[in-house]
Parts: sequence; C-alpha cells; structure tokens
Amino acid sequence: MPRAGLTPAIVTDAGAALADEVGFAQLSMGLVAERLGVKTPSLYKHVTSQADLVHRIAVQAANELADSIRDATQGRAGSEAFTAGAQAMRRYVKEHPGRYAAGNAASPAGPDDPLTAALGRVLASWAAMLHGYRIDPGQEIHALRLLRTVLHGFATLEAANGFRIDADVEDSFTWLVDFVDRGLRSLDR
Amino acid sequence: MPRAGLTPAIVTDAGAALADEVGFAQLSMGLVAERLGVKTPSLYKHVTSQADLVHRIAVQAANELADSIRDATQGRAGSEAFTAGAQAMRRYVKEHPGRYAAGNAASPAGPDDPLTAALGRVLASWAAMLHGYRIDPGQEIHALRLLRTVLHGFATLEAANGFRIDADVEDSFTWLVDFVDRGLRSLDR
DNA sequence: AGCTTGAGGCTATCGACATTAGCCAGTCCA
DNA sequence: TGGACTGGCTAATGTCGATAGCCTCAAGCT
Repeated sequence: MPRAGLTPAIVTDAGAALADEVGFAQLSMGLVAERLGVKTPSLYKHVTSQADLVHRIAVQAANELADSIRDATQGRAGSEAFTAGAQAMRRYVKEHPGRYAAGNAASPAGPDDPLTAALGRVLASWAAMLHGYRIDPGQEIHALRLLRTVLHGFATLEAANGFRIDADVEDSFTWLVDFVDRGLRSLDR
Repeated sequence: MPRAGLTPAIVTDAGAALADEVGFAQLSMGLVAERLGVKTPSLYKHVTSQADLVHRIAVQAANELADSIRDATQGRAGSEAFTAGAQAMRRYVKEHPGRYAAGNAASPAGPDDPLTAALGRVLASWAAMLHGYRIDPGQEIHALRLLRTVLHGFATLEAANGFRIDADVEDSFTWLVDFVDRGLRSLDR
C-alpha cells in the first residue's frame, strides 16, 4: 500500500475545505479521511482528535481572517479603514463559513496556544479599523466590542440564513456599516 | 412497571432545562431520559427525533423571549423601550443560554410551523422596541436588522465567553445600547 | 367485575461516529 | 543492506440516535 504522505497541515487544509463545503456541523473524521483517500484511523497519526482538528482549523481561520482585514485596511484610516475592514470580514465569513464556525467553536488553551496568538492578530486587526477615529481611551474597549458584536452578529445571522426577507441584505450591511461609522465619528467631541 | 405519565410538553420542558444546565451542545436524548426517570427509547413515544425535540425547545424559547421583551417594553417608547427591551433580551439569553442556542439551531419548516409564529412574535417584539423613533419607512428594515445584529451578536459572544477581558461587560453593554440609541435618534432629521 | 384495546413503558438491536490497539510495509539513514 | 521508525491498515470498543417488537398498565365498555 502506497503512502499518502499526509501531514497535520494537509489534514487541516482538507478539514477546513470540507467544513466550508458541507458545513461545520457535518464535518466528520470519516469525511476528511475519504477526501484524502485514506481510512479514518490514519488521521490520528497526524491529529490527536477531532477537537484537535477543529482547533487547528480555528487557528488557520483566525490567521486568514486577520490577514484579510489587514490587507483591506492597509493604508487607510477612519471611515475608510472601517468600511473596508467590515467588508473584508463579511466576505471572508461568506466564503469560508465552515472555517469561521470552527473558529467560534474552539477556545484557546493558554498563552502558548497558537490560537491565542491568532486571535490576538484578529483583535489587532479590529483595533486597526478604529484608527483614525479619535476615541476617548476609556471608551476604546467598548468601541472594540461594538465592532466585534456588529460584525460577528451580522456574519452569523447571514450564515444561518437569518435574514428571511433576503431582499437587500447587501443594502442592510452597508447601511449598518454607515450607521456605526457615523456613531463612531460623533464620539469625537 | 409504573407509567411515568410523560407528554411532549414535559419532555420539551426537561430538554429545555437540561440545555440551559449542561449547554446545548451536550444535550442528548439519554440525558433527557435520565432526567425523567425513563429509558431513552421511551422518549420517542412523545417526540419523533432529537431534531423534533430541539424544534420544540426552539418554539418555547422564542415565545418566552418574545414575552420577556413585550413585558419589558410595555408602556414605553423610544429610548426607554429600546433600552428596556435590550436588557430583557440579554437577561433572557444569560439565564437560558441553552434554549436560546436551540432557537438558533432550529429553522421553521413552513407557514404552519408553530416556530414560524413564535419567531414572528419575536420579530414583532423587536419592532416594538423601535416605536417612538421616527424612522424613515424605507430604513425600518435596516434598523430592525441592526437591532437583531447587535442583540444577537452581543448575546452569543457573551454566552461563548467571547469577551476575554471580562472586566466590565456590563458597562460595555450599556455603552453599546446607548450608542445605538443615539444613532437611532439621529436618524430623525 | 371481567374483557378489550391502545398507549406507553422496556429490551434488543442497528448504524454512524470517534477513538484505540496492534499489525505490517515503506522509507530513510547508517 | 539492514534495521528502525513512521504512517498506513484492519479490528474492535464505546457512545449515541433511532427502530422493532414485546408486554403491561389503565380506561372504557358490557
């Protein structure tokens, strides 16, 4: 029997791709194995458990998301950075709903956990979206949480098909981004 | 062997209570059966499947949530109604995280599905929170989605322990509610 | 009261999964 | 070339949702 030449990274990639395709809830070790042309138990030579696999997918997702936002906000500030960052995050979740769900399902296990670092990068990306708004330092934490709340809330609702009327979700998003932007700008005085 | 005297409603109640206690993800038919002093297969005389149970819990949760918000906004309008409704929703999710998660996991199966009616009641409760803000009719749908996004986003992040710093989540919530309230008021001109 | 009947328990069993144990061949390095 | 480790595999276990089929309790009729 020829070797498949798997590595933890390859298994993680397959898992991430499958999560996006079939939905995070349907992700199973058997499916990943099938995708890789291997029997289920073989995966355990590269990944210690399904939870471990999800954890790895979460790390990858957090890094990718952070990159997306960073790229989008590159060289911008204030309203422009915020708008671009928000669009980038929404697009990422839309294109990779399974990965994003995995990111929410995992939680970091300590300061050395790579997930901790990855989530820190995401947080930094969000913080970067607020650069240029002159926000009172005492309110920064709240503004950051507002950002998370809004972006996460919209993304998950949309991913769960939560907007029934589905007519103009696009419009709603830009309206929402504009709403938050105006609010953030009005904080400055 | 004495009869346990179960009904679909009793099974649903037990499931809802357990979901809140052990977390929606840990909810299992075996756990529900144990709680009711019965063997697992017996549950299937009252509920057709685990999905059916979740669906029933979702209906109950939606109705309870709608009631909570209705009670809180009773006789109020504008900022007061919004603030009270937002607090009520947050409290409900905090006290019944499992039920709320079940509500998000289920989706209505048609116009006759009781879940459709229950979700409609929730939607109406949210809409009532906006009464008193003079919002351009063309923007009402967006404002409603803003509300859902913010309340759902905050509730799920908090339930998932998403706010790491956890210092002053309370403060963040009132700040966020105030932020949205000011934005909504400023729409009127 | 006894009989009938159906609803609501139960045991046994199946199938899908995650996971572990233990075997065996491929590959790589001395 | 010959180990020895690595990464596949088969087999087996345990958990969980779900189904089949049995058996008894209890309500209602005669």
